Amino acid sequence: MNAREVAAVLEEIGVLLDLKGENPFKSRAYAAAARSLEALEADLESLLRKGHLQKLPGIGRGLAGTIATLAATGNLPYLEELRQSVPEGLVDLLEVPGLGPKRIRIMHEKLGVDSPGALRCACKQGEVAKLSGFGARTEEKILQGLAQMGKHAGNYLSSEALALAGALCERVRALRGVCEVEIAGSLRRGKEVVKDIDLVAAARVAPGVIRAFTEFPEVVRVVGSGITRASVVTGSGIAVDLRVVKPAAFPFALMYFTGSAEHNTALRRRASAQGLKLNEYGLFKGRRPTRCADEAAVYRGLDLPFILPELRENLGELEAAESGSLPELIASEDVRGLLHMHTRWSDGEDTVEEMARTAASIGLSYIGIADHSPAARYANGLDANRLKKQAREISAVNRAQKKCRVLHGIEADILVDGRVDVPAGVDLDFVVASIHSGFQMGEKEMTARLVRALSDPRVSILGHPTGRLLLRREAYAVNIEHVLAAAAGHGVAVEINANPHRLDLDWRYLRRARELGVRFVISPDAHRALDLAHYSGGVAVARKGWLTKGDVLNTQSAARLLSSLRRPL
DNA sequence: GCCGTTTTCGGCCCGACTGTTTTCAGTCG
Repeated sequence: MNAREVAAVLEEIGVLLDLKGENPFKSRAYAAAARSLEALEADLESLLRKGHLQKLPGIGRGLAGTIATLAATGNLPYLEELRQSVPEGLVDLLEVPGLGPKRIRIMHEKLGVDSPGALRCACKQGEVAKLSGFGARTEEKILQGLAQMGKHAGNYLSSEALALAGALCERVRALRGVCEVEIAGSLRRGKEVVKDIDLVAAARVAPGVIRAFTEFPEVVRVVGSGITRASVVTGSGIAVDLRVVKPAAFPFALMYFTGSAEHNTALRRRASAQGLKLNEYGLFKGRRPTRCADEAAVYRGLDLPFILPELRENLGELEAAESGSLPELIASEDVRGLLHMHTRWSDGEDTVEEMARTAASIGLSYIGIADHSPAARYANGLDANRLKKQAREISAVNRAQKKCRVLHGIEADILVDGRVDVPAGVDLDFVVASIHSGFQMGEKEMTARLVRALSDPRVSILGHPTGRLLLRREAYAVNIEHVLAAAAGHGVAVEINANPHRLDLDWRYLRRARELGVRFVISPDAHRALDLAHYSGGVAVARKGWLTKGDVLNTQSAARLLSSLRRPL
């Protein structure tokens, strides 16, 4: 097993221990070790060989043994035992809002509840309300939670959430007594996909603000509301949290509610080590609060430079901040061009000319058209004949306008036998080789197919496997490693999909890519010119991934890169 | 189960909110 797979097992053990009602610190230890492994940059195998496993934070003698067993054999008797003793359905119940391991265990022991279905039955029969510590309100909330599980379990695109969050901010700002209001949470951290919206406001008197907020027209349901905080659900289904603090506490609250939880925990630990205490109300030395005008001042108080929200994941940013090596991040305005556009020639919705015009209007100096190859019949893929016609159209667009150079490529399927579906006899600027169904096959077959495909000298960019499956991290994780390794051996670039649905690229992969000398290209996989409006989501991906300004290509260097990647036939 | 320059035992981030209680446990972020 590799580090990520081992981490998943440790994570599962932690959850099972919770459900069994074991020492919560023990389960937390497993979760912490899993996180430590996930953040691992070095190779797990070499770490094991050198016996350096226990140097990782949160991994002691016991877990080092467990990890070694897992890495070597791929299974663990302890895990099997745990799985035997905890019904599978209990894990699903953790998804119900308001239910944690303790209550789930009580309902399992007293009522035999072992799945969401069984829980629904027990609630409807009024059994849950009879349990001590439970009541009618709790039962009702569980039923609501169960209903919501299916309905609003979804994630939301950051672009969607941002629009709503902005509108709500304006409303809050207009309320009496409000001095400041900001978007916090994962949305501020630039995540591509968010589960909810967090807003933080500063006001001298909070209750009036909270009440007004719960009465906004966007609000369809008030989940909870207190003196300083309210949680609501909006018409679009997105949950919104508002916290109101006193003006002096605003920077601390903004920082606290921006998170991530892991970043916060690390900061508080750091504060504690310096004899300070940090919470959402301030930074304290004993009982004395430290004055901070903004977030940067709070970081200064902890002897750190300001850390951009996009980096606050406790994946090495504190260490980077300490050693003065924080990366300079890409902003929207840094992006010069994007590759991999679809047009009406295959399954896109706009013409080449429209794509170019929109791209130019948002300041891009080049785009790459890459419609589907013939094998993608479902998407009206282009054969040699149509590709030649498309080439003439692109030339015409390039002659008619000089603002945005249009490059001509193709998104070619990697076929089951590993051949790349590029029609012969057409001169193309680049080829994106794309795996469309790579998830069902095993690791070995996948690698073989990739290696075969990449030995085709026409391939310049390796596209990511597309589709809903990419949202499942584990499937994606296996693939990105293969993709990088394969790309390294063949001098091709790897595509970073700018469509926020598509990718959750982690900075350690970018580091790995650097080590391997693999270049990335940013690509929106856009089907409509308007989709370009969403490309800030792509930049967010890049930012989270710590792409730096050096990774941005201008038109000349993009063309140079593409031609250098394309070896002579 | 991890961790330690006041500790090898006894801590483990912390505060708000909710619903159940009559002082608190569970959950969430």
